[in-house]
Amino acid sequence: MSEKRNFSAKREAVYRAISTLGSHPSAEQIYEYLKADIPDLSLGTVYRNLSVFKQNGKIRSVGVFNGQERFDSDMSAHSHFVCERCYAIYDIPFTAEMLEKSIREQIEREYGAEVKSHSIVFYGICRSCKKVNC
Amino acid sequence: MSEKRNFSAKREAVYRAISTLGSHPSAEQIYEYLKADIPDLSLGTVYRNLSVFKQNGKIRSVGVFNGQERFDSDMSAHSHFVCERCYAIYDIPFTAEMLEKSIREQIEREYGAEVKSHSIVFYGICRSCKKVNC
DNA sequence: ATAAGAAACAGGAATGATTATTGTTTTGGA
DNA sequence: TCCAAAACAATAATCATTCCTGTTTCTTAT
Repeated sequence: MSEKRNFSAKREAVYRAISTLGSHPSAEQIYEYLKADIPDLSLGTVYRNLSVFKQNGKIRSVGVFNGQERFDSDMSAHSHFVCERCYAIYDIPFTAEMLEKSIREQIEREYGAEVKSHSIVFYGICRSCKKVNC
Repeated sequence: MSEKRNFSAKREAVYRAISTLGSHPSAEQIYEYLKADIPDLSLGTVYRNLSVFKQNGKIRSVGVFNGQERFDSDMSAHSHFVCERCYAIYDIPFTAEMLEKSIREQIEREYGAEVKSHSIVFYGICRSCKKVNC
């Protein structure tokens, strides 16, 4: 009842493309993928809807790699592996609680990848911004 | 002995600026900071040297936030907290091994920040790229 | 059903961070 | 000192993303 409807077919197509593609696509990749079925789709529409979904908490950004922002519709707790060469992004079903024991070895064994480094970033509102209270 | 010398005063200035500033600066911020002392410094020189340092493993990228890449000269294992409002970046002296117990509460208590989410990303070379072996 | 207002859209221009290019200056070794 | 390589300034070019304008589609109340 309290669910707001998505009014637009194109908006829903953008959302579905992310999970269908499953490859943590960029805006451009989503656009290219959908253009086949929706010839009058515009890249601006993809960008606009991506930012709508981000604000809704329906998708999240995995980060910017090789100059392009990459998106994920899977909001469950999981990590990612980013290939530094081809910028493929793989889901890693590890959560923070499971990280303590030899993550690298596990990832390398299960994904055949060579982990060179990892980054842990927290997002939120810092102390000084909380003071401003806008 | 095997240490390669930095041939350029400007190159060294760029490196020192990152640790002096300590705020995980962007290329632009480094440039603005140095321009006072080095009026004939060019932004291109900052970018060029940043990529040299990245390849050398002397600095690392914390990520791209608000469209700008942010850099860190502290190569030791630690995490970061990114303010979603002002894009300040704070060092978090937690490593992966310490993550399992109530990270959020600890960060909130010690930094007065409100942690809304976190992201864990691994970097390396994926299985299919390793096959190509270039 | 339909008119009015709101939301969504396409197309294209604008922005802005980063990268590439070109010609010049500096550097360190022969 | 001289030469080749590295570094540089200045500026043009890229390219992902955002913004703008006018148009279309949707929603709701009449």
